[in-house]
Amino acid sequence: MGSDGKRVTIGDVARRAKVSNAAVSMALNGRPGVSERTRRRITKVADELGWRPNIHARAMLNQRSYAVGMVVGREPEQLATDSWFPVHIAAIESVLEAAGYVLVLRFLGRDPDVELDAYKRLAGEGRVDGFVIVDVREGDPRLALLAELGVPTDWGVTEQVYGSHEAAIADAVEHLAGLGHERIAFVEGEPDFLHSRQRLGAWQRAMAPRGLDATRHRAGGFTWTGGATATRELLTRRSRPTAIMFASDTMAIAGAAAARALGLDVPGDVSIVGFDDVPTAAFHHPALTTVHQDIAGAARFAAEVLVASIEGRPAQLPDVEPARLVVRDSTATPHRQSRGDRRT
Amino acid sequence: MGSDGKRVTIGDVARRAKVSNAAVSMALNGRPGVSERTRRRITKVADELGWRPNIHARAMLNQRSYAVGMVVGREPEQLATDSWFPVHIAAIESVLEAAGYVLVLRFLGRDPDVELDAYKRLAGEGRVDGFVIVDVREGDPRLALLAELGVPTDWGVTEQVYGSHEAAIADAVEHLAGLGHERIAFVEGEPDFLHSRQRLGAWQRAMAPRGLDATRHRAGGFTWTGGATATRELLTRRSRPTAIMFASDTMAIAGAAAARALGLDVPGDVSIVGFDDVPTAAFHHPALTTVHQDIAGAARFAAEVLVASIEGRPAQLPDVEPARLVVRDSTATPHRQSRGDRRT
DNA sequence: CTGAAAGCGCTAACAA
DNA sequence: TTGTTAGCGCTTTCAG
Repeated sequence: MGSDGKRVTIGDVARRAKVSNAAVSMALNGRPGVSERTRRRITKVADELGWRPNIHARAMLNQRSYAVGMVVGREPEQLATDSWFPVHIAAIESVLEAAGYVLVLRFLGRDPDVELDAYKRLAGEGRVDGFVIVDVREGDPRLALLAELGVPTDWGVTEQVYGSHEAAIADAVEHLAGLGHERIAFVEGEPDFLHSRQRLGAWQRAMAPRGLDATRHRAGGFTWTGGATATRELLTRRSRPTAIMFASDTMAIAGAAAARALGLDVPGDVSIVGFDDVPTAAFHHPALTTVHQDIAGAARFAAEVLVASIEGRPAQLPDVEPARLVVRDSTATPHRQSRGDRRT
Repeated sequence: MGSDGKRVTIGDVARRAKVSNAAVSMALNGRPGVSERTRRRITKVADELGWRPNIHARAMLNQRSYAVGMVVGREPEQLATDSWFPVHIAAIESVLEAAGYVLVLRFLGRDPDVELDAYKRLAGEGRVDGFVIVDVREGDPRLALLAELGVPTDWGVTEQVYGSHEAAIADAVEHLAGLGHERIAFVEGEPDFLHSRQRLGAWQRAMAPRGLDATRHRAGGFTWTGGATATRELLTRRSRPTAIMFASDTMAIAGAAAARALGLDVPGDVSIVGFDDVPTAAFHHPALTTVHQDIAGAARFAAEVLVASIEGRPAQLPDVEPARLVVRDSTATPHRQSRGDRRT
């Protein structure tokens, strides 16, 4: 059957079906110009031969490659401990797949020049029709570049979708304050990343009006070790916080481990609040109180905006769950706060 | 500068430099036929205009798309808790990047028909020149398909590289036996996956010659919950194992948590051995004894084999560290084995 | 309803 | 050394 190594072209199908190339093209693209009978015959022959339209020929004609690029400028370690990435990609893919696009992935370190060059190449070679943007930074140089290149992106969409984070983070502060916590700290991720700043900002904006001190914060870089280090620093200061909120579950879980290593009980001595609600959050001990966010939904939203923008049609926006606080067992009344320092 | 939305073609460069299209092509591809002086002029003009060769035009000529496909047929959850994926991709990418290829990623669920169709499409459309294979299964239908399609792959390379797992797993069994363990269980991953079978097989082959019973094993599906469930089942049997080996760190960490939830101490009541040595393995409490494997090295190896095969040149094989047992704190002498069952 | 021809951007052969 | 031409596979005119 079909292709034993050699490429099947439209000419092969035409010859076998005894029609012209144009007839095959029309028949298989569902345009008028061929009778229903011949269309069926052509379709049958094409199937037998296993013919598929060559994407490059099509791309040259339509000036479109039916591919979307994603350039990831994080170190692999930063992704390795973060379950956001596969969920995000899988969701993006489901939208692209349905729309007939593929994902071209480029993975590089954190060198901004290399990163910008990757965008230029992918777009300049005509390899992709648009970009999915991740990890938007403060004053991000990609914004200007992509605007200049005139390539569609989902720029700003994520921020828009993640608007509900503000309220959920305020809920978390409210939850802790309601339990009686007064010294609440925050471990942010990567200060450069806009979404990290937003979470820190949301925390600060929630703390101030309640008369709570919003100066206890540290950067944890969204990594396991960064989260543990930041936690250790916060917990060994003179006026130790009784609760710590984190900009990611990864850091929160590492932080809980770090607290226990200092001889502190979670949540007895220190309450922990994560962010993301990763699949394992509920299974850790104690089960993690965290902010659930709809990563897949947000990714589908972004992908749909991008594809619609490429095709110049209105977007069919999918629902995205707003972020919400999920209270589990890692937060409690700070009943041991009067104790000296170590337990055991 | 350069491209303000419009596409720059070779003709634009030729016109501006007052030479023919062919001259530009020769100049920029470093072939003879143009004087050094005009070559420099052409290069300068091309840079000014921001010209890049259109990949599709090039692809049609060379019958090559300079892209490699990777079809992932796992559920996102299975990847979300597994840090193997980003490390693998990042390493593949580094090799492809250097060779001038890009990665086309397709992410689907576990429907074999959908999966095979994805390969057919990607190859049939000429979208990719070869495939990176992941998660080879017993009697994998992709083998026949890809052979028939005649598309280069890295089939079998991973198994070859991972050959050293056998010895490392034997070392782990030896380590446990040396500590005095006699009832050693194994939690495998996905029985379908060849690499999962290999690990189980290696364990069985290591147990038998030492006169140890190799019937205590369960499938954990490489997931957090699967690992926890399998562990619970093993630990609530009448003759409870004093040590459990896992086919992945994810399952091992979940298993340790499950053991603690049953009131058992790790490693006091049960020793735990993981597999992978994920970045967080050392930071868990207790730090995980595990088999370290060089995921990035193996991925680079596979990518290089694939690219060399596409280009019909001998491969420049990179070094791959053999797998090795890393002893940390989750394994110990089974000193509490005489105790009844629960601790307080 | 069907066939022939042009052209997307590029490169490899030519001829000048 | 340079310019011209053909053609990769496909779709879209325009004649037939």
